[in-house]
Formats: sequence, structure tokens, C-alpha cells
Amino acid sequence: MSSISAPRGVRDILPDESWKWEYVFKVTRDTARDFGYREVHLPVFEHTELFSRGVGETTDVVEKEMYTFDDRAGRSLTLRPELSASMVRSYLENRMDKLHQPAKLWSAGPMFRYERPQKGRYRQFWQIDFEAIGSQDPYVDVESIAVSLEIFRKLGLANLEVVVNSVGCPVCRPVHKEALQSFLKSKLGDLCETCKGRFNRNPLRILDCKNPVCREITEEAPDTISCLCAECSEHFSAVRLGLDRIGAAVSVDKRLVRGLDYYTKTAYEVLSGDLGAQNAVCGGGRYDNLAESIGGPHTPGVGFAAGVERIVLTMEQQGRSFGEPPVLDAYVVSPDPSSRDESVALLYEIRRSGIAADIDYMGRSFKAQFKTAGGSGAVFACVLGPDEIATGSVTVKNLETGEQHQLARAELSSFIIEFKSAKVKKQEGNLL
RNA sequence: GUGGGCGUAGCUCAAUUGGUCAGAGCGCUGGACUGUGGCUCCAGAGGUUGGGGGUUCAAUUCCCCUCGCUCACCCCA
Repeated sequence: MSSISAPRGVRDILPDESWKWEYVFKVTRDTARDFGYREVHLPVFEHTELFSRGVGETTDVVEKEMYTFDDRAGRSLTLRPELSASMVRSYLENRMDKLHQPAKLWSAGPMFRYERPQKGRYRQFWQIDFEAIGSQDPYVDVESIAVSLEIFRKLGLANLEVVVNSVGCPVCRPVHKEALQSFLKSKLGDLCETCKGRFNRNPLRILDCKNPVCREITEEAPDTISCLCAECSEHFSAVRLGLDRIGAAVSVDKRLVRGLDYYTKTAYEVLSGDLGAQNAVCGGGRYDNLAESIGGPHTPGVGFAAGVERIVLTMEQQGRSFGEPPVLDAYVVSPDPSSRDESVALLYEIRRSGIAADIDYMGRSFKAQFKTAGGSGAVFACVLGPDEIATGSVTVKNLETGEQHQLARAELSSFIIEFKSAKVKKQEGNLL
């Protein structure tokens, strides 16, 4: 095959899968409404500076994973690798600080990172993102975590591990950094190569290293929690208390460190036990300095992002329901070429009444049309041939029961609609 | 960016220790008396065995390169 294929690391979400995504988005949308978050649509590319300053120059994401290019006017633009920076940019640019606070916003869409593709890791991947900007109340942290857990609960996700930590603020971070560096100084030679590099640039990440040797060494290392300033410490206990109060099963992981520089205080992650190495299904936290780092006034904020591919993957792994896939209500069958025009007219008639319907466009035989009708998932086959035209009727066959009768053509739509609503009621009855 | 595994019809896979026309199931298309699907039966279409090069009388099977997939490192959603 010499035809063009999709670039590495991206994939097509085809109909057999897209309806599952729809379900995830529906649950997300409903939950957003329940929690008072409103949807925004943000651009897929931004000024490169937004990310280099917002996310952090020394982060892996910015250093080696961004899709950056110059546009025709020579501006450096970047395909967004994450959403928080854009969300805060939008908040500032649209003066949302003048509106009711905090601004509770959510969004969903594709993100782009140049990484080696792997299970649950793509170069274009979808995130759902929730941000609450403008408040430093610990209960907003709690709510942010709660939103994500509620979405996962509704989706039926199990085998999740929710971990939380506090990474401090500009006051306590340097204290911890120093304590950590002086602790590690003598052991520097034993650390893995990447951690040696991290020692000066980003020592915090050494705590997060999965290398067993590094883990061993950092076992006794000072954690962020022990170095928190009074304010951060108080905030963290309030968050934990709040989580407790709402009954969220969350454990503290002192080693949890997020990869993006803007996080302050609360950091949290939701891990799935049914994914491979890429097991983070959701990550987030507080970022009280993000707005400042991109040139705005000091503005506190908390949020999280969840990976849609990973959510769907986990759900599939766990055999969760995605609701019902969309199917047609009716398939119009034309027994004879002479009646096709009328059949098409009927098709549009019933579609206009809100019935999902289709017809053959391949010149198939009568028999084959029925076969297609059966395969389409439609409950009804509606036959309109010379006989029916002569009597102003249409023959309706219930493809599930095999029952068939002739109706006046004008009654067809209401017949199908009534059947559908009766079916829905029956399903609801079964649920009760 | 680094390593391991893999790459045969639309899909899932088989086969040739290098040698006649590369197979099956599912799917697709058509048929099994005239206007009725799902089951069954029959038939058909569809592959220069990811692409390129090399070794050989001969390669889908061996070697190299490349592209892609996959898993792990890394990173994270």
C-alpha cells in the first residue's frame, strides 16, 4: 500500500468506537452541569510562550514534546500540549476576574505531545479538563477532585487509586529543595543518570523516580509535606479533611510530584489498575502561580485533566457499559424500481417526524434490502411498493418479532414513534 | 530519545525447515421459484505476504534499510 497513512501516533476514532466516546462526553457534560461548571471551547494552538512560561521551561513537555511551528507571519505557535495554561489565558484575556468568582470552566478536545506512542499514549490525545479559577478555598480543591471521581463513578470505573499530595508554594518549595539537595548530596553518585541531571534542575522529580535504586535512596529523603509553610500545611489539612467529609477515598502519596511547574499546594492523580505503564487516567492540582507566570495578576486556581482514550480503555478492560449504540428506527424497502421515488418520499416524510431512517443506495434486490434492514439494527422495515402505492398504505414489519401489518401511510410515523416511547417506558420500568 | 517483540485478504489468524495456483473463519457481494431479513447451504470478489534493496536457479520464508504497530524505559492524560 503506497497510499498516504495517518502520521505516527495518531488514530482515527471510527463509528464502532466513537459512540463510546459520546457516552463519556455525555456523562462529563451532565456532571459539569451538576457541579456548576460551564463549557468553553479553546483554540488548539497558542503562542509558544504561553506554554514555555506557563508550563515551565525545564519541564519535559516543553523541552521535548511540543509541536511548535512558525506561521506564515513568523509567529511561533504551538499545538497545545495541555489545557490549563489556555484556560487561564482565556480567563485573563476575557477579564473573567470581573465576573462571579471562582470561574468554573470545563473543556474537552485534542492535545498534542511528541512522544513515543505506547498503550494509552498517543501524539494526539483527548482530554476533558475542569478548572476553577479565582478562589483559594480548600473546598474548591476538594470539589475539583470530587468532580473527577463523580465522572468516574458514573462511568462505572473501578480499580482506581486516588492519590493526593501537597507540593507547597514559593515560600516552602525552596526550603524543601534545599533540604532535599543536602540530603541527596552525598548519595548523588548512586542515583540513576536522569536523576543526576535532575539534581540541580528539578530535584523534586527525583522523589518521583521509579528506578528502584533511586527509590531506595529517597526512602528517607525529606518529603514536601514535612517542609510545608504554615499556610500550605493548613491548606493541605483542610483539603484532606474536606475529602474525608465528602467520603472520597483518597490516600496521601508523599512522593507524588506533578511534571508541570505550575502546580502549588494540592497535587493529585487518579491511577487505573487496568492500564499498562501509562496508568494515569487523570491528573491535576492547584496552580496559584500560573496566572502570574503568563503575565497576569496573582490568581489562584485548581483543576484537573482526564484522558479520554485511557478512560475508554479502562472501561473496555473492565467491561463497563457505554449505553446503547445509536441505531436506526426504520429502514425503507422498495420492492420495485418503479416505486423507488415514492419510497424516497416516504423516507423523508418519516425522517421529518424525528424517525431515524435509511434506504438502499446500491440498487440491491428486494431480498438484499431486507438483509440490509436486518443488519442495520432498525426495528422496522417499511415496504412501499406498487401494491402499497395503489392503496395509500405502507407495509411495516417488526424485524425483531417478525410481525407485519399494513398501515395507512399517514399513520406510519406516529406508529413508530409510539412504539419507541412504549419501549423506553418498558426499559424504565425494568430499571425500577 | 533508548531497548524488546511484531508486520500474510476489510478483521482474527494459518502455511511454506527457501521450491507447484499463499489457506481458513468472520465480514462483504450474489444465489437457494414470483415482494420479506436474522439460521442453514452454495457461489463469488478480495493478497505483487508493509515498502525498498540484497543473497539465491528460486524468497512470503535468510540478511540489510525504511515505514508502521506493539510493549517497556522515559514522560504523563
